[in-house]
Amino acid sequence: MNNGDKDKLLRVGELAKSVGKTVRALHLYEELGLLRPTERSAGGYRLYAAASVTRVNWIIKLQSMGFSLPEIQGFLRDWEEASSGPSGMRRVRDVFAAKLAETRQTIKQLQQLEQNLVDSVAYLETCGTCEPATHTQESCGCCDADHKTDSTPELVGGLALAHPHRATTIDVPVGNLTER
Amino acid sequence: MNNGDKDKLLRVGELAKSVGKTVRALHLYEELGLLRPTERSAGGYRLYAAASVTRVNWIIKLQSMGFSLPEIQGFLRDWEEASSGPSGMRRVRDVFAAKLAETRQTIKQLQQLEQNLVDSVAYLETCGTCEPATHTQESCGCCDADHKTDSTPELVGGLALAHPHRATTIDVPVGNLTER
DNA sequence: TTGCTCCTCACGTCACGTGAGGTGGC
DNA sequence: TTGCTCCTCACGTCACGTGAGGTGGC
Repeated sequence: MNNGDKDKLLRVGELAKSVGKTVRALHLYEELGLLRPTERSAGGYRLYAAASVTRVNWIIKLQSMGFSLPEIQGFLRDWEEASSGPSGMRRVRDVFAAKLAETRQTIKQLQQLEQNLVDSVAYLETCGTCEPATHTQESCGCCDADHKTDSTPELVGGLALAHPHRATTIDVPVGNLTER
Repeated sequence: MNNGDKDKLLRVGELAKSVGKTVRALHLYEELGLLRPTERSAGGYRLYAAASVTRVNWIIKLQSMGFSLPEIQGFLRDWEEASSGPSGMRRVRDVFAAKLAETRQTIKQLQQLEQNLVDSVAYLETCGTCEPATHTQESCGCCDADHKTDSTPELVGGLALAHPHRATTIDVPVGNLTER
């Protein structure tokens, strides 16, 4: 059962390379109880079976779904503590269903952002041909060039406000300002 | 110019409430040079003009686009250092165009994930009616129930691997393992 | 012995959260 | 004086990154 083919065990660096994570990340997963080497060599080297690759990829998948590592911990705990297979599966299903709704929300938000960016880029394209090409940024906020659109996109409009918040040149030491 | 209507200035808590950020966050933006109160009261209270609301909302917008606060710093620097309005606009456009491509990538990934979740949830639905309802989780990985699909979804398959990595019960002190 | 990989601390980063202990302002 | 808001440290969180100083293994 636990004899033979030890030559197939991976060292942490090899495991890291094959899943695209750093050694540090794998150490972290171990600290959190998410991953565990099958064995340690005489010198203390971590040695992993091939299944660990699948395991880490599964962790990565959950992370990409927006689960934090502590959440993944709880997820495993839930699963292991479930009284039976079907009841465990129900809990897992609920978590996934919730994440599905969340994901759809996120997609919608990103699509809004996408449109926002498209508009902003289109608006900024028209600045490229602006004459006189040497006019200052301050005048950009309120230019009267034809930008082929009615309203300034929010993302561009914010830039005009950049200045009121800056220091004049260098912070002037307090006092001596009202030199009468 | 800078007289009158002081009663319109906001305290930091009011500003925070109106943009949906915490006071701590606004302090941080100030530390990073992204925000600055118009004035301080005699007692040291930060006082903001109404434009700060627009300003913070703009920061939030950039954050939601995936810019980090240090990136937003650089963004402002770029803009302010640009030799002219049109050249500044060109730089901004390039950054936005890059972010647009990134956003589209992200959307695609999330849509893949969405499909993944839909499949997994559908698969798990079929577990609800599984009989015998008391069988253990270990047998879930390799059950022969009809899940109406050929392959086990990756998100579900990973669960079966949960166990090989767990401690047996309590960590056994080293040695004494090979009791011959 | 050299070179590569590994080991365990332990501090740094990012965008805040969360008190601690003290004070302004009505 | 009470209550609310504010102030400045300063440490905690999350998922690692990045050395420091030391050792295994071929």
